[in-house]
This record gives sequence, C-alpha cells and structure tokens, in this order.
Amino acid sequence: MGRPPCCDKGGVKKGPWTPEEDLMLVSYIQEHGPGNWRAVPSNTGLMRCSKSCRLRWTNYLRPGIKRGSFTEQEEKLIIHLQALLGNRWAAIASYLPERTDNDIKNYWNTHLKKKLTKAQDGTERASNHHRSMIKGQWERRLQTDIHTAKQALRDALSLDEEKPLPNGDLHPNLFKPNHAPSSSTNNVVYASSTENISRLLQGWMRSKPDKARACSDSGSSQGSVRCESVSSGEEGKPLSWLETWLFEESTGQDQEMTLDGLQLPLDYPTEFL
DNA sequence: AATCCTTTCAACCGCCGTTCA
DNA sequence: GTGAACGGCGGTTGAAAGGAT
Repeated sequence: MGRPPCCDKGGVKKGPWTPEEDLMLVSYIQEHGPGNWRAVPSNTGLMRCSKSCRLRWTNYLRPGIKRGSFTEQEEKLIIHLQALLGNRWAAIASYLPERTDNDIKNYWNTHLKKKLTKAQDGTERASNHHRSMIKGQWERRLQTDIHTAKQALRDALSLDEEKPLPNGDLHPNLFKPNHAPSSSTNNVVYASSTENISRLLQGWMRSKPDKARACSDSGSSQGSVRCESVSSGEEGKPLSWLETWLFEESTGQDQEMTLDGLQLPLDYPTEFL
C-alpha cells in the first residue's frame, strides 16, 4: 500500500478544464511563474489538485505549444528517437520543444505504432531472413539505423540553428510565440483558445527568460536528455550527450561505427548499450 | 436518420526519484 | 539516516468526435 493519491481529498474537481479555470491558472502563473504546484489550488481557488494544474499547464496552456498534425520530419524524428531512447517520451519531447510528451506519446500510440507494425508485417511476410540474419548483418543494420537516427537529429538541430534566439536558448523554437506557424508546416493548426491564453503570457516570458526556460518548463530532473547536459565550451552553452555525440561526428570524424568500437561520450547512459 | 464502431486525445493514476526537515 | 512531501514520468482510461453501416 503506497501513499494515498494527492487528489484523494473530497471536493477535488476532475474532468475537462473549463476556459474559466484555464484563465485562473494562467493568471496565477503569469504572476508567480510555474512551479510550487502544491500552492496553486489554494492560492487560485481552483478545485483541482496540484498535479492536475501542472499537467494542464505543461500539456496545454504553456506558451509555444504547437497543436495539430505532425509534419513528416517530426514523424521521422520521433520514430528514430523512439528507436534510440525507447518510450522515454519526455526525453523525446525535449528534441521537439513545440510538442508535449503527452502529444508525442499519443501520436506514437495512435499513428506511428500502427504504421510501424504494418510495415514490419510486410517485411516479415516478404522474407524470413530477418530471423536467420547472422550477427554481422544484424550489427550492420543496427549501425545503419543509428546512423540514420543521428542524421535525422542533426538535420533537426541544424534547422533550429537557422532561427537563433538572442538569449541563446538551446532550442530556438522553445517558447516561440505561436502566432506565426512556420512556413514549412502548412498543416500546423494552433488551438485558438490556447493561443489566446498563450498570448497573455508572451510579455511575461520575455521578461522572465530564466523562469520560462525549459528543461521542459519546470526543470525535469530525470527523463529529459536535454537536462543531462555537459558543457561544450562554446560560450558555456550546454549540450546534451546526444548533441555532443552528433556534433563530434559531424566535425569530420566520421569514423566507421562498430558496436564494439562505438565512440560514445563519457556520459552516454549505459542503459542504451 | 439512427445506431454502432473506431479513433483521438485530454486527463487521470500510480510509481519513482529528489528534496528537505 | 529516515520518512514525508513534492514533482515528474509513462501507462492507461474514457468521453467526444467522426466514420461506417
């Protein structure tokens, strides 16, 4: 028997949030900043538990969230990152700063998993050599996958670099005002209610960049790859082990990768090996 | 037009790691 | 050193919307 859930108290409202509740939460965060979620319900008068408030903020109200269909590039990136990191949605989401981990998780479960299963079925039917693949072939295939994943990540990161932020944020898209969807993502739709509320916060985000900066908005301590950063030495700009790994390879040291001799950063999590 | 089935996604639940008294 | 409180994460659920019959 664990500790009782935080929302066990009576009188705690559940279910969909109303615009009025959203406004109450946003006004509070606008004034006090995200964090100290425990105090939010009592200070705002919201009949919601702290977890619910945090979730509503991080998954829906937080400025810079892109809603609507995923682009092909995002889709590919998610597939590659999932192959690399597994179901660590928060870590994956840190590479798609405009998407929430919940969104990515939902998209994976509803679209990508099916897509991949279908594709896998097709290839499995076509030939049985999948199973009888000798070790060397399997390794080569894995190497190719890793290489492809790294390439996709590099592409994504270099895209980000095209739009540098004055304050040197890791991901320039982070907290990008969402009034101007990128021209390359025509199918992007911003939820109007979220957008309206988010606009309320834009001034605040600009005036409190430190508070607003995210290792996810409130500073994830475990899941986020981005938070496990190492110093690159470039103006003190921190890089995650993954980014370091990518950039090291892209600086001309494209040595042949083998599983045995794979050159990984010192802080590469051993769980991925 | 009515009913049933499927899909989507916001929200909840329970667990885990971290922090702090 | 210990235990409670808190924040964060991933898995799961269920209501709503959309599509098929």
